[in-house]
Amino acid sequence: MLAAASILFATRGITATTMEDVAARAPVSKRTLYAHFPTKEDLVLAQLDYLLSSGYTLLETLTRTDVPPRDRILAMFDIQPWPDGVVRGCPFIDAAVEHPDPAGRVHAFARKQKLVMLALVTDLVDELGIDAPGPLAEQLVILADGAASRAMVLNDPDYGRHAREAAEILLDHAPRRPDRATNGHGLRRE
Amino acid sequence: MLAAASILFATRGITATTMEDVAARAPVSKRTLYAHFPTKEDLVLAQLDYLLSSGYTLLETLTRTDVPPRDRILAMFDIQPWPDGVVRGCPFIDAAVEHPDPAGRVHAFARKQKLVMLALVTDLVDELGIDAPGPLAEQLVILADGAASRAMVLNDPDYGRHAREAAEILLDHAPRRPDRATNGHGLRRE
DNA sequence: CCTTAACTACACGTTTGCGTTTACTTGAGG
DNA sequence: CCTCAAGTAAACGCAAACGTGTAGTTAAGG
Repeated sequence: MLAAASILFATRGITATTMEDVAARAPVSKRTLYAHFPTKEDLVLAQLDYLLSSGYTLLETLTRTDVPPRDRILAMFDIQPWPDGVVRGCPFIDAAVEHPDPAGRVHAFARKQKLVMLALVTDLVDELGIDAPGPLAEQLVILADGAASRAMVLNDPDYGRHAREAAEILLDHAPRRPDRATNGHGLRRE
Repeated sequence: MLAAASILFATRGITATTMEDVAARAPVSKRTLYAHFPTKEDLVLAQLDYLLSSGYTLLETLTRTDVPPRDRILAMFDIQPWPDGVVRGCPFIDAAVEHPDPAGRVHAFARKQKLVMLALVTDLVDELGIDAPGPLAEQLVILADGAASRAMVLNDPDYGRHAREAAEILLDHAPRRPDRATNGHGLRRE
């Protein structure tokens, strides 16, 4: 059900997708759908939560410990089109666009997620021994979100490349603190 | 009418705004509204076009000739909240999110506008004497769109600052061609 | 076999929103 | 004064979409 909702929300937009659509795609009866999710808003929230635990988002990319921090950061810029070939932007930004009220539950969820991601990137940047991790992390997530948005509008999955190059420049030019405890991970390029 | 539509689309979202809402806000009778815009999609398109000629978008910022190119580029990162204090993202990206079909008129309009902006920025970057203006221009517009998106989600009008600083770093570190014809404008920082 | 939980199919009530119809009003200009 | 263009107001048709009600079906487990 959540998988079906994800696909439909991503390809048609949230508002343009009806509960009947989701039920038909699940496939499941409408009654069952409503048994699990009392309102559409509940479904939207559950689906966003589901995305986080399904490997489709950057959350997994950023937290896997078998990859050096720098590579995890740069992995944010690998934009993948959906199986049908259409490129969609960040689902949280999209959800926020379709639920513009900052006080609404959906927008609040998206906001929270953006802050979580920022915190993760900040930690990674810090691990790289960069002096002021906060501002650089902000710049990196701005690049990631911008690349996702533009890739969606222009329908060009290859769009992350420029953003990735910008990220590398920013990483390379950020002042580092005198290299105490940089624990050998991902400090130098290539 | 278009001004009313702009405000409503921006604050409530396009799909969530009804034709009745627009008519009431204009204020104008619903019949008159439909006399000017046969369908809602026509209104959306006309409104996007209206935004371009009303100083609310970056188009004007990028094309004014009384400001040096570098400052025009950096002016992209001055994100302004709407009069009601709510920060909305780029209206073209928002429209594309709410009309995800890449073949649809609205999405196509947004895409075209993004390409126009990119071309403008490319010209400006070129004027600065930068060697490969294309990639840098892409990076700059990615930063601008990312900043707008995040400012919207986080409802923080001050969000352009980090993006602007990143843009300055990228501009300063871009290789320049041996300075033929740099016509004295905005080449050095500050 | 019986109970129980979950699901299905399908019809329904209600609201909403697009776009139209109809009848009426206003105002500019010869 | 008459015409004509444009707007107003309010009701309407119609389809879609949210969410519910009802009755029947499956399947697990003792």
